[in-house]
Amino acid sequence: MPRSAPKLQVIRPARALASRAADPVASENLTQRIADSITTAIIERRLMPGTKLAEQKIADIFKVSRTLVRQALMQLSRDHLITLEPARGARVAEPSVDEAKQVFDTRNMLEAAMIRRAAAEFGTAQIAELRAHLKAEGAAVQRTDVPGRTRLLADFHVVIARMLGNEVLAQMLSDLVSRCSLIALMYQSAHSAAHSYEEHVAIVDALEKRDARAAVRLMESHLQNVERNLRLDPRTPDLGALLLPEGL
Amino acid sequence: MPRSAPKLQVIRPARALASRAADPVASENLTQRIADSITTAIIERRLMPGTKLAEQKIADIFKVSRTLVRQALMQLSRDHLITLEPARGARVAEPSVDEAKQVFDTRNMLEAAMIRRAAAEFGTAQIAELRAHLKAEGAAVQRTDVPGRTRLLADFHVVIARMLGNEVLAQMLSDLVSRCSLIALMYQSAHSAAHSYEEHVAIVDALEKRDARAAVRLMESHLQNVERNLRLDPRTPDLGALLLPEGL
DNA sequence: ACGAATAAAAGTGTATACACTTTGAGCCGC
DNA sequence: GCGGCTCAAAGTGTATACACTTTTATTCGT
Repeated sequence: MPRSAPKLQVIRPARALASRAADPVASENLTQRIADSITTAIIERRLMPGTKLAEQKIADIFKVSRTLVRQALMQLSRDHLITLEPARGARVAEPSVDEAKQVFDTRNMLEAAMIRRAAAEFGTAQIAELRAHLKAEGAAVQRTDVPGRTRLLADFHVVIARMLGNEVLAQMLSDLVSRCSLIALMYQSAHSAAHSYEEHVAIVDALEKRDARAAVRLMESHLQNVERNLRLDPRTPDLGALLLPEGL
Repeated sequence: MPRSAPKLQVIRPARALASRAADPVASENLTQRIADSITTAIIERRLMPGTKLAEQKIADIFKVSRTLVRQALMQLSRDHLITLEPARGARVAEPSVDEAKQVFDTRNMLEAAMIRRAAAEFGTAQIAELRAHLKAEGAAVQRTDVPGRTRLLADFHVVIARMLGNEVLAQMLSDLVSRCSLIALMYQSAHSAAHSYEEHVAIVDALEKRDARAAVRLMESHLQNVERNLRLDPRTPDLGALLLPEGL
């Protein structure tokens, strides 16, 4: 690129903040925008695990210098969505079975405690908010809006954390949930979105009845179901079947 | 700085990895080394909350370009040890009371679940390892090695996570524990290190007896004690006492 | 002498330059 | 032909340049 025209930094046009995080192009921060774009591309399966992410190519796409792309990539690497190897660059992460189990395990610990507290603390206002979220989930499932429902189903968990007023917890959970999405997509889940939706409804029902015990039980079995429906079995992979699919 | 001599990148001298994370100068990665140095400086109270961290000054100190310093600062900001304000630079974080409570709350959720699992899973080997850690803690407390004991007391919690074989959990906990150190140092804890040590011993005793119930109870009260000994009371600060200390 | 206006200094944000590393394609000896 | 060598192309790592912003110091009017 030839010397760019004098900088003329954009004055923030004071527009309304667009729908939080759903639209990657809405951010006013360039680095963040790049990171968000890549994140959603990964979550929505447009970038498959293992894909090389070359800095210059991304920079060209976004029409920025490598500097900003590097920043974005380092952020993503800390989110475990990509891996950075020194001098070898970035690739979309390929979480191992072991890592997957740890992520699910940790989620379980956090979310069981969280849902117990929610059962104790949530009033009608909170329940109403959750019902609204569930409605959106149900609609997305109905019209088979895959990216939308993926996001909504994941957000359900983060929303609960945020409603507890604990932003620290919400951020941690958000990290874990993103990683789960990547894992789910690597280990091709057969788990139907409809099933998850039903389970979310059951959880909110328990919260409404302030039945902490049931809520915890339902959340734990929900997470177990999601995990069980991944192909995480430690049995040695059936190489024969892998190398000679039925077509051959 | 004038054009530096041709690069001559250092070939890694294949030395033994120095004591993990204790020595900030031990890293072979420059960015990481800078981040570690700043981290320990914060934790050991050499850099007080609110201190400005100007990129060029740090760059001069480490004899590197701002590029690397910026990378380090961005990492630290994601660890919540510093805050980055656009165009205003970096400062050592000053966690609010609210944030402090959220951090403690989240720790509680994670660590209660963790210690319950440890009680179920740990065998004699793991207990022995914990005893060894406690011994080091006790020694550091004895000889009033403040930085050492701070690190060891914090590591206790992370070590348990790591011994469960859950690196994901260990990293999350490590983040939370670092933030707690910063919080403790802002809200001047009167809590004696000796007291924490005793509580750690009691927890390991419960683990050894495989008494999950007791272990959880002890861990929860331990965390509560640490938190209670901070000055986090939401009562309006006594401005009079603050502005007119006894000396005046 | 005080506060507002202003100019200089310090600092941050982004692009670019360039050394070094990895990758990969062609080439050579066998 | 085939494995290894060589060299160019692509890519990463770090330093630096420079526009823009914030902070600080100075000057001026009252």
